[in-house]
Amino acid sequence: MSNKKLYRGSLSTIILKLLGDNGRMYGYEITQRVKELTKGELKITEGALYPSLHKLEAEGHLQVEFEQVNNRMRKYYSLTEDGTKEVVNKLLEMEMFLQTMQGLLQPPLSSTTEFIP
Amino acid sequence: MSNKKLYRGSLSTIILKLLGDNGRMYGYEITQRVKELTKGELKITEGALYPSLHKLEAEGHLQVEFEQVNNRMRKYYSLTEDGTKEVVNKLLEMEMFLQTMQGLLQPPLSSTTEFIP
DNA sequence: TGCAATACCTAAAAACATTAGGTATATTAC
DNA sequence: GTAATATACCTAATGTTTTTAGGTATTGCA
Repeated sequence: MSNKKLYRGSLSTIILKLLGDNGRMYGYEITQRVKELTKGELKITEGALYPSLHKLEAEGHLQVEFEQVNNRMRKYYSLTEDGTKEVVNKLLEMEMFLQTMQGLLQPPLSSTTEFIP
Repeated sequence: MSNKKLYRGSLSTIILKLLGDNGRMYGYEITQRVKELTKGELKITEGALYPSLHKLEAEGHLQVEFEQVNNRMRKYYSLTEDGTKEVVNKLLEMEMFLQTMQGLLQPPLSSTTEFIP
């Protein structure tokens, strides 16, 4: 990911979610889709993406199909049965995290209870 | 942090925000406060906290005061002028991140536009 | 013809957290 | 009274994930 370092740890969740939504995707496609969806906010670097895909595959969450398109090879990834369960876990985990974070970082009471007539 | 690995990268933001809200805190206090505020969801480990505090201090965001309480030393941290600016940046960055993440991971259109009569 | 885009990949380094220790005092429980 | 828990600081080795910085090769556009 090129942007800030906050995205650390969330890459596999993003990959799994996208594959859950789209059925199957190839690596390069994932980088482009994320750029689109986040309006350029988040740019996944290939140095992070490919190792992450390989790890998810090794863990049994993803399966691979090769396809030749325009004389260029594409490696399509899709969720395994196990991967489908993993998406649910990861998304719940992420929701929990986002909530916890919002709770922690929202303005303190002293400033939210101010009365401005 | 004990929980999952999602918190990676957000520790310094949490520290700065807490110090912004509370004026000054010592390390151990920070771990306890975070545990309270997140109802046990997030447990900052000391192995993560202390190096992070030292780094923020080295970067000029925090300043230190020692105090002896009950025969035990406390190292109180507070924001420097520079640190006060940094809190704002970090919080904006984090808000951006949370929004981006929510946008990315919310249910896809195909499932939200379903019509159930 | 040369550069950007598409498409895959890896290895070294950096960043950050976990794990697992260490020191020391105070308080609570048995 | 003594052992465990809480308070309070710290570090070093390890592990995970990301960045940085390359590499290969084809296609399409200027």
